[in-house]
Amino acid sequence: MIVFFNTLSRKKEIFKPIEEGVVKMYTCGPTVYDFAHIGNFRAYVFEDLLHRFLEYAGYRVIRVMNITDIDDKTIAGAIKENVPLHQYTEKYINAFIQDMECLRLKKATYFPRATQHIKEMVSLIKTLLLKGYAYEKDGSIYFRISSFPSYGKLSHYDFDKIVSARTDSDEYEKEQARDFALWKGTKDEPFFWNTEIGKGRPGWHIECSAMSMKYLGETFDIHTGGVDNIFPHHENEIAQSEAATGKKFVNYWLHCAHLLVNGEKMSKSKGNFYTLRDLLNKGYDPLAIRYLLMSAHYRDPLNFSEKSLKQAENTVKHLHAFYQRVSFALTIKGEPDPVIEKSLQTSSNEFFSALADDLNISAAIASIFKLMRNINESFESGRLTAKNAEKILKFLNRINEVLAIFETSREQLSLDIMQLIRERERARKEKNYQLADRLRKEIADKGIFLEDTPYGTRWIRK
RNA sequence: GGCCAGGUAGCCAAGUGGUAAGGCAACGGUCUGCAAAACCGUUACUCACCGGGUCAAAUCCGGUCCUGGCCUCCA
Repeated sequence: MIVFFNTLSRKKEIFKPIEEGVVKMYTCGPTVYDFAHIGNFRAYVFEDLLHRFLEYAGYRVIRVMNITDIDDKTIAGAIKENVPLHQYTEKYINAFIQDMECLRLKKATYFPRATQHIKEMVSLIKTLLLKGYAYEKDGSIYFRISSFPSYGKLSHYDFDKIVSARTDSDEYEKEQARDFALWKGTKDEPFFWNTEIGKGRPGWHIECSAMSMKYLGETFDIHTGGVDNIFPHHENEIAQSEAATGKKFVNYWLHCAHLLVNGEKMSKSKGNFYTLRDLLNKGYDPLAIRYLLMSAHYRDPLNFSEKSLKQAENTVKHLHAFYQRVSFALTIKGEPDPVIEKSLQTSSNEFFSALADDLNISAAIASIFKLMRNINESFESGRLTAKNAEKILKFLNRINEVLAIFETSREQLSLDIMQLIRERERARKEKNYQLADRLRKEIADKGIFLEDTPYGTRWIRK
């Protein structure tokens, strides 16, 4: 049984997809006007964990991640650089894909771009106009919130009580201040589409409704994003989608908390952000970044610091060394240690049930560390054999499908390094430690660290 | 003003009625030619604060304080 905390009900609910064995999921993606910062990536890592866990649980996941390539900021950027919009956004789309790979974020099934779905948006807006949920004013089209009584059900805002903290200084004409733009009529802006509903460009929210419905249907299982998307973005999506179809839009809404830096939200507007590239340039391990972003529960705020990133680096290093140590045990003959068999089973159960409880990653990871301890003990006391190691590796590979923090590729060393290791082995046997240490240093300079164990010398990259 | 999170060891972080998981760091020990890793041991009589109730609370109830977020740019 899997439970998720649903923003809609503010409760943990048992997860049951519409179609058995299949999960249809929409994950809010980037607006490609700049490099994504690691605050953004916290959300993407959370979505990745969700995606991977659902597959681990046996579901086929059909996932959409939208690319917002038309909005005020992308337009401003393109104008500033005096290039076509698509040329401006292409750079950041490519960077985003690269960053995703770097953090081992699984690809969505579809990455639809807003600019390539104008037709679908126009059609949706036409439906809303036809049904009386939208109105046109001065070439722009707005959603009439007063026509949708359940507006506010996601954010749980009571609009009668809310005194807006901001004064409205909107350049567009609206019946009511809270009505939002479906279509922004264009007067002399450079980027626009000529459509049946006029000359202009889409509002921000409509793309997600149009594209999710196109790829996932009018009602689908999961929709995710950061908490700052709850209002207005997701609230508006619900309004326009449900108004248009008359059906429930999404069954489970999952939102992740913000990444903080020095106790404050990390955001572009505050300037207190790190991009992934910033951190990589400082020499940090991308897997440590992934681990750090993933290691706190998604609904809790996570305070980012380079200190915690260094801690994460050490943790990841240990995990990595552990994985290699187990690989090394594949050569040890003998009967399997029954303690390990049992420990694997326990760990496997704990891992799954932890994640099944609204992605309790801390408990899931703790179960892995407990297993590690047992295995190390077994290895230390000489009870661990290849028969255990095979099963352990199989298990680690399996959970790595969810966590993606182990480096599982069996790297082959180059022949010259192998040769150096052999030479050092010979020197050690001859008790020529000076030469042995010099060779170890030489090998270390090539990025390979050597460990001497009772079973022989083994190596670890880095 | 309305709404939502959170406050657990030096740091990160689980646990939401049965007597404080896990990680990082630190210190002591074992092993080792050295190194590293690993292993063993130590590190919260206590969970922001106050009060209540319970055989029993970090966990429930009432109140207070602090931090962050949302209230039409935002993951």
